[in-house]
Amino acid sequence: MKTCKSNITDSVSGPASSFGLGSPKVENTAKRRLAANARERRRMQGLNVAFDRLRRVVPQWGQDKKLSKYETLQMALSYIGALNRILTDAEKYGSSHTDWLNVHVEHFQPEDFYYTGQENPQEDDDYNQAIFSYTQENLHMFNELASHVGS
DNA sequence: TAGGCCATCTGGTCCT
DNA sequence: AGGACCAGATGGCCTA
Repeated sequence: MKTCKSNITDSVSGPASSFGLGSPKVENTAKRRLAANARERRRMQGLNVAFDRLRRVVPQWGQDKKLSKYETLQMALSYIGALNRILTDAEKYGSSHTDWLNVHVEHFQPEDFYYTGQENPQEDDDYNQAIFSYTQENLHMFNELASHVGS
């Protein structure tokens, strides 16, 4: 994607460019700015690597389009909540009993899965619906996943 | 073409 | 002092 890459090589605005180069102090300031820019790029790249890892772990619901960062976080939150619920119910039904899993597979509903973390879920309704427009039609994927967990 | 998403730059703040 | 982290601003790419 990125196109601001022309800047990478690197132009520094502010004191250095405004007042011209020459004085050691100005040069030092410019140098530190460039170093800070590079560090920030590396930091953000690290963050993006982490997001990519998370995307690979979180259900994609058959989406060919890559989840945005915000969607990835929301999905991770939902996914953790759903897995947590399965584990909780597993304890309830007893670990040697496999019916607990069937209960989930048969009665699992999108509204059980989707969790926004909002104190007031209404606030995020529009976005929830947007997300669910594809999560609902691919709900069976989660059930398949659940069946693997239980096998 | 507008809107969403993203990478990058930048200055501020906090911490070591 | 210098690094890490953060949020705002900016501008490019992509899609509906």
